[in-house]
Amino acid sequence: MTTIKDVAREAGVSVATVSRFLNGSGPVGADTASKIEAVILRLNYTPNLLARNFRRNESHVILILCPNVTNPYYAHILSGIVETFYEHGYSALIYTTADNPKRESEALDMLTKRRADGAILMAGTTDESVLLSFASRFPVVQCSEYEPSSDFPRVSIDNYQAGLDVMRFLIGLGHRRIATISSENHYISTKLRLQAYQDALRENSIMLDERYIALASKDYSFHSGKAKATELLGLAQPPTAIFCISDTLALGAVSAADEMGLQVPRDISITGFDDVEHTTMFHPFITTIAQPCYELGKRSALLLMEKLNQTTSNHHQIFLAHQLIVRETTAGLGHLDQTASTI
Amino acid sequence: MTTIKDVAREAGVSVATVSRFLNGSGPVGADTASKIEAVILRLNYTPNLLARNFRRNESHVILILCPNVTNPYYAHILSGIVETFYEHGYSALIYTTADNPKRESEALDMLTKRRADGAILMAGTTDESVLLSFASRFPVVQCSEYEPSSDFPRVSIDNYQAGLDVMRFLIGLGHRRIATISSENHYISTKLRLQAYQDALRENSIMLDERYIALASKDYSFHSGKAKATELLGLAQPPTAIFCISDTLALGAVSAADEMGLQVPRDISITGFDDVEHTTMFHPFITTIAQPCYELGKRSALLLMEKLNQTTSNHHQIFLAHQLIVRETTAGLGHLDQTASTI
DNA sequence: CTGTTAGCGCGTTCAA
DNA sequence: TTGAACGCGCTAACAG
Repeated sequence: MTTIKDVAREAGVSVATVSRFLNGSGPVGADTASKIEAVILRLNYTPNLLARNFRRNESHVILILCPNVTNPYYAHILSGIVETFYEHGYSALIYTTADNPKRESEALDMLTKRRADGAILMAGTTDESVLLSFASRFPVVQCSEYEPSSDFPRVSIDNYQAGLDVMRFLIGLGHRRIATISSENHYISTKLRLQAYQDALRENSIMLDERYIALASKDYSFHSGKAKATELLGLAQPPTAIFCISDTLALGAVSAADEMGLQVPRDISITGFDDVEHTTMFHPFITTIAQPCYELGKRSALLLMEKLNQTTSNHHQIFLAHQLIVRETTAGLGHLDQTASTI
Repeated sequence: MTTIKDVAREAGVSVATVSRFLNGSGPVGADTASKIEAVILRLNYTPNLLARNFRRNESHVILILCPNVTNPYYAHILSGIVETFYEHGYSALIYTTADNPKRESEALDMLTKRRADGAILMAGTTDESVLLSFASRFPVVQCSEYEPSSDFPRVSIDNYQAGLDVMRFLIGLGHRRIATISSENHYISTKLRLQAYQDALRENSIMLDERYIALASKDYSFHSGKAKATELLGLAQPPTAIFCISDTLALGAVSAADEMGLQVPRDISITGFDDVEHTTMFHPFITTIAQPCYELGKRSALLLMEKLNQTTSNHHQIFLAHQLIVRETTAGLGHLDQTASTI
């Protein structure tokens, strides 16, 4: 391996001068510079990052904690994070945690061990205290999900408002018997969307029916969505609309309706969330809330680098805009009746 | 930051002893050991990996090059890689290359710079010479795609055989006018599947019709699959079966058939590839080749670690088993005619 | 503008 | 079984 010492010797200068040349950290004479440059090219020298990082006590690596890479929602965020870091010369170390607190803290230990300079958390550490212990010592930003009681930097959409948007849209369509397929997980997004569901009902004086609240699996699986929708639709007084908190769940619900001989949206309106799943591959296209996933990742990365470079402790909490996209799985009750009567 | 020196001082021993204790690299007295252990716990000491890696000239980090994290096929492989490395104490550095040679070599430079000890390549570096230059100096394994002219370690399925399996199945069903939706990319998997398509035709004395070979976008997009299928199905003499080299493409083809008023599989048989996309969400469920994605990633990681630990240069080339899964998008020609006549 | 010197935290001689 | 001393490759003081 060629080292800075080899370069210095060959160029007839000191290692300090080569170092200055490499980093632009001090003045270097024009001809000295070109001499060094020539030697570097000839020797094909590359600085040893292991040594440099050690010396500078920084790794230029950031940690990404993600429950699950195969979930397209996370994959898209991840994409935004990774690309942004790449553009800025950072490397991304990825850990999949499967929502396992032990794995989460083991991954976060990479901060303590100095293998990474900062971290982006893409889902909730169940234990708030461990988050706190790391976030107080290292730059950490929470992406998409976050610990509501903390005021650490975070980037997400306004899940409560998005939930309200969906519900008000459904109610505006004339629906009164509205169910929701939420999830067993304890993510803040899940809580806020459920809260919005309840509040929207209340603000419209619609009585909350506990049987209309179904909890699908933690990872929003298609099959659990389908199963829950089947239950909901089998109720003595079934809902006329179902607010699903993910697209996969909505896809499952559409499938359930289909198998029960129900037509969407004529017999049942269904909404999704995220708009990263295959919402527009087959009819009926899913009405959903679009999240700016790539941007969510990008902004998180940008925010983290900001924290990395300046030690100001102004804690940003960024909300990115979501958008209700009305497609083919929702219809007004009035219109529905009309449609039904024409058959 | 507490260092090994602090621990040594507090425990009243030398740093060498602490180091030996930490690494089990030499004898340490029983009571000395317990004394050190106590201090480590009390001081909450963690070895600085920056220093350790520098000293050992290894990073315990491996590089993963992936064209695109949002493609579920890659995401599943990635999952297998990351989890396996995690279990073995390695960290995974991820680079998305977007099939851009410049980005690929920039990522691979992390090897030269010593930020990573080895690499897993998940898609083809267009330039073979750069692959060669890295693979000859560092442990590198190719996963899923590979450079056929090289004999470096790699893990994949037997794409040629898989293609043959699909084609023989289709031909066995009575199909003669079989089209393929391949891709514009230059991946080895694409080449081999196309080769299998042609060879299967030849071995059954079916004339190859160039108009039956369609090239979809590099990334197997749903829309390009749909567009190509629309063209194919609009031919004067349309195919009775379409062999798509990815599930997304097959989904697109099904959608195209649907919009043209054709019924799958009554009017047209369609096959996919990979079985990671949404092949079983909506009817008709896709007949496809299942790839063991997670296992592909896992085996690649295992193989790489093997190279990392022993410097034997036996180059493994591993083929993992694939499986033809017959579902609802394929039917025999005879059966089809029968079905058709009953309408 | 340039060189000398010191040291980051750790692992590894080698001598005791 | 233990400790003193050295150095990995690089950067940052400081002196010239």
